[in-house]
Amino acid sequence: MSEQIRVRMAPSPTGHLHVGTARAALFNYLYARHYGATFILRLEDTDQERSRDEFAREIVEGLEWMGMRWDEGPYVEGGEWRSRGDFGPYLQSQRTETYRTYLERLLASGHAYWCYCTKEELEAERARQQEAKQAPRYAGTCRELSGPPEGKIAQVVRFKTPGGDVTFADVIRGEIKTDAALLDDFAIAKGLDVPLYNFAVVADDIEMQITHVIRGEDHISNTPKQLLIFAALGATPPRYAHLPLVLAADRTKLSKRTSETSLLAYRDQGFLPSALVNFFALLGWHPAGDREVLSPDELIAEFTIERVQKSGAVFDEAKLRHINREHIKLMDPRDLALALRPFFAGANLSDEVLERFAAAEQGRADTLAEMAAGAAWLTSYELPGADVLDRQGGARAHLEAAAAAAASGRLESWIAPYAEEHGKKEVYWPVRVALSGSEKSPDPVSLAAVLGPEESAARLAAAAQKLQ
RNA sequence: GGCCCUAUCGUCUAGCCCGGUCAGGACGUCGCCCUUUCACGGCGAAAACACGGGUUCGAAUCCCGUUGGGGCUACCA
Repeated sequence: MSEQIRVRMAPSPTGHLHVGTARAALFNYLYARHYGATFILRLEDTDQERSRDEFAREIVEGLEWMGMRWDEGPYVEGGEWRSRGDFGPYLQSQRTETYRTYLERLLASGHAYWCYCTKEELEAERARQQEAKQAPRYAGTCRELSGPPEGKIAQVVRFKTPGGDVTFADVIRGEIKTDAALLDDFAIAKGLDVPLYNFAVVADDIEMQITHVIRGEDHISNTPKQLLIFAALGATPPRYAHLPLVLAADRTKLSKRTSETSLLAYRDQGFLPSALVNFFALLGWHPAGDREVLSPDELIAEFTIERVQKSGAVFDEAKLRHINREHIKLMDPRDLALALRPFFAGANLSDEVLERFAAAEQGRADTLAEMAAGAAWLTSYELPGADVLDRQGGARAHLEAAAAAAASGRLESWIAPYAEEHGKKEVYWPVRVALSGSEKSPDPVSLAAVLGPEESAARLAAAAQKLQ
């Protein structure tokens, strides 16, 4: 029997759920579901200063909204934090016991030591090195100390980085080699109960039996440090796969500066979760064939780590919009109506009308918000002026005839032959404009189908009246 | 600066591992068609192997170098 594959997503609740975080989570999710692995969510909230509960909730909300269900980890139910899985707690702030144990082991075995240098001393040293155009690094002052120097108190725990090369086989990039001599004796904790990132990650990946770490390329330089800690702890490290970064249009790392980075902001703009999932998957990965519009299930079936790209991918909103439109087209009108509801918050439309609207408008706009924005004819109709209505002449008679046809629900079968006889432009224009109140709109038959016979006839009759 | 990653149309990419198709698809752009408006849709066009050396009968594919781009360089993650 082969080992159970376990992957994890480990975001830090120090800001809004970033689209880059969501995409990295997605690759873990796709990998997990494709290979039948366990998908774990772990919240890395060791930084007490920056971590906030509201951000943690946003992460959970966003990942759930995207449709990613994690097998283990924290979640929110009825406003309360809950947890599922046997390797918890899954919040690093609740795992201090574990870190303390590992830290003590490292200290006892001589793989780590207390550093008594103050922040000020370190900063001064760094400034001096930079001045001298040297690489800023820790001088190793406290490395061989056996006890605290006179009048000094312990500041941080440092890892005693050994010499030699650290090599690992990245699943996506192949062999990556680092000269450990270039690595500092980096800090791994601010105190026995205050672990720092590189150390906490390793302790947790060991404890949670993580087998594959799939994360952004920006973590490549952390990997050798983590590998060294695994070795010092006598543990077998997981396999690593470093994803290409998501880039802004100027090819720099995606940031608030250059683009909208909040996942939930895209939801609020009317992007479908399935479309975002599809789009994110295409950022650094591509299926074997030419098809690009895929459902989450199809993505899971198609996904393999071998097809993940090595170089960064630019986040192209135009493509996102296109994929969103395609996903809107594919939706069942009933589901679309449900998704549309929040965008018609103040409109007081019945489910029936909204569903007919969804069916008629599918594919005419890129986002749900834009569909709603283009629905003024439904939600805030205003009778157009006579000049707009009667642009081709003779509109009154046509409108009266149309009103009669609409009243008996026969507008659709009536209009084509009637227009054939009286002139297409002369008929279609006033009928459509009267129905929509706008110069730009869907065709009159679609409009009437959504409006229903009663409303259609009323609008048509009122327009005819106006031309009197 | 140092270390690391990376390089096919403007963008996402197929092809590369196992050298030999007019270098394929999609988005975007442009044009034409459809059409009662706006969209949708249909058809078509322009558009790329970063550069320089090798290896080879033959290189986008293999090797070396150059250049470009990016990431990391914390008592953040």
